[in-house]
Amino acid sequence: MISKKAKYALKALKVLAEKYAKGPVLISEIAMQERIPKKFLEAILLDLRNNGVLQSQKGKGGGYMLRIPPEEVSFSKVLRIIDGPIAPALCVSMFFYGKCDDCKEEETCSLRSVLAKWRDANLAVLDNTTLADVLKAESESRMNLDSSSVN
Amino acid sequence: MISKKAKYALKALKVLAEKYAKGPVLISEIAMQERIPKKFLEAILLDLRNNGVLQSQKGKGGGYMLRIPPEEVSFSKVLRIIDGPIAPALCVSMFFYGKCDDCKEEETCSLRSVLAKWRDANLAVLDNTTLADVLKAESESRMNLDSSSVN
DNA sequence: TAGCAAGTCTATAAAATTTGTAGATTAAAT
DNA sequence: ATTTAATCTACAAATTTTATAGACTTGCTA
Repeated sequence: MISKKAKYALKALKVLAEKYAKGPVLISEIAMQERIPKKFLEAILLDLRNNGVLQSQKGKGGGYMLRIPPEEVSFSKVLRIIDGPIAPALCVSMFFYGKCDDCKEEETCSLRSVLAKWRDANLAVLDNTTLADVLKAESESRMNLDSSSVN
Repeated sequence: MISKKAKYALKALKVLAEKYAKGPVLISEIAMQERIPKKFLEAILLDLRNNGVLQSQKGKGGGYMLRIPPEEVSFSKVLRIIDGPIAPALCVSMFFYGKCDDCKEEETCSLRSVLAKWRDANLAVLDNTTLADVLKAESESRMNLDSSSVN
């Protein structure tokens, strides 16, 4: 399970992806539209900005916008920023590696090699899922709505 | 990331898988061997027992043992018992389904369909990874040790 | 049947993490 | 100058995770 924070982040990013290259969007606007506590969202967006995903502009006419195109914002990138490690355990994490305090010898840990396989499978999905996929799903679900309203 | 509890559970199950059909193993023995707080482990094993994975025997000569063969104890089964939902969000969980309180219409949630794909990929791995795979990894790592000690 | 061995149950609590709030501050635009 | 909107600091409530203590039950064996 991802955290609420991560879910909020992905939803906010979806909104910003829809408006990519169309000027800044207000925090309050995103908060309202996606039912996210505004102050909480502030911290999330700031975090994404400090990690190169978003760009911000203060003052009137300001707001937040994507710094990179939607197809380059992978779920793995977002989740690492918001939730930390993606791997099932620190001992098999690529970005947040750390020793498990309960393990003796890491090299021969049979659990570890299985966890590593799991991590790889997971990463294959998350590296290749981006905001562009969310937008595509969005437009597809709208198409379904349209056609069903015709029948 | 899985919880420590889940990691403890998997490690304990590995020990029990090694002794499958060879009589009961003491909680204290597993706790010592895997460096798991004994009282904590007790609760974990009890949980696994109450969910049909383990079998227990009280009194002298007692202990815990697998109720089903290692190749039938999938990671998905264990993780559901110990950590709950495997899906990235409740709204796409198969065993723990629940509505996301922050979502409006679930049917057209573009995030949801992407999360569902993620869940499927994840489940494909976890359903097909069992204690037997851990045992196999164990014996393979021992083989590597043997051959390296020859050189 | 006494006594020991081992799992079971209930209650609690410390620690860590997650989620959320409040208010002052800084930067940009007009 | 004033207004707008993001930024920073601090805190706090709520929840989850991790762990401990001790009494209780069951089964074995002498």
